[in-house]
Amino acid sequence: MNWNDCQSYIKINPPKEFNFEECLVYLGRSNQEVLHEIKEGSLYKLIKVNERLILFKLEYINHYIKVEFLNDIPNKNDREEVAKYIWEWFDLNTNLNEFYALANHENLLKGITHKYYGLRMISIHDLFETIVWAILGQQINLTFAYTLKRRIVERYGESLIINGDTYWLFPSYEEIAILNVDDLRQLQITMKKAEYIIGIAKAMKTGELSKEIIVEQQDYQEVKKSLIQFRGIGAWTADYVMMKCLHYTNSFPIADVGLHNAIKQLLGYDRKPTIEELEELSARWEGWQGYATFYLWRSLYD
DNA sequence: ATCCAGGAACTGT
DNA sequence: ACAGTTCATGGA
Repeated sequence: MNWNDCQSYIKINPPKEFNFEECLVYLGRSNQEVLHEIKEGSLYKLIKVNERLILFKLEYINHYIKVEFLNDIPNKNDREEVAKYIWEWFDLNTNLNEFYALANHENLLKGITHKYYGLRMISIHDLFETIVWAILGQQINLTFAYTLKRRIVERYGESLIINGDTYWLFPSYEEIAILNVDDLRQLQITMKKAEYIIGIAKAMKTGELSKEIIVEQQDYQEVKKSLIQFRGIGAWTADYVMMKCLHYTNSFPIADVGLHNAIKQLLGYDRKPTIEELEELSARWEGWQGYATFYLWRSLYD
């Protein structure tokens, strides 16, 4: 991690392969998003560090990310935690040169990696949030999924009001673990999904499921297998979680409808690609299937 | 109206 | 192992 602590604010020094604007396009893909806000090229987000709420504003200035604190100035230790958070949020540990080198020999990826150069995997720090978002999104349109997310956040999440603007935190698994299925049913979440979500929350509360435990196994197949053991997590969700939360650049939600639509559009098909075609197309993406998928998703927002 | 949506579990073979 | 069915509701 490369950063400077200027006490009243901090500077993050990202690698060369970083484009803040491109990341903002992805983060701004839905106007229903409640967990961050984009205004005039700046990104606002509320997080919780060591039980303290921290609201910050990100801007890209002179090749660094400036992080301004909008409520209290965190102490030295918490400022470092914020820096770590942002470093992980934009997946700044990953060296994209290898991906770009590989993409240059790929018909499907060559164009979009140049077009969206510097786009990083926008990750979700919280494992519970990632899994819930994936479950909510299963088999429904994205607009409705955002509506459900907004309802669960505004009903069960913490918030901070500054200058009349409300900033939200995703609810913790502790808060959801004590709910009944009916509580979530009231938000129009289906019974099955409500069961899945509460089950995941309970598994996290007992410590049976956590980022630490899952990642301990390291191996892609092992991690995926252990995720799938939980009800509500199938192959697609496991890959989604490994991609968006656990930073596995080789995770590949091959059945993803967004991925299919992106490929259909880029290749000018009048139908979605078959699984066989996807396997053939992705044969040379080894190690970078997650980034390939993410760049393909980005191509849907032009 | 009708189809389908960033799937997963369940059932029957 | 594999295919078909059910869940559930809104968006286009």
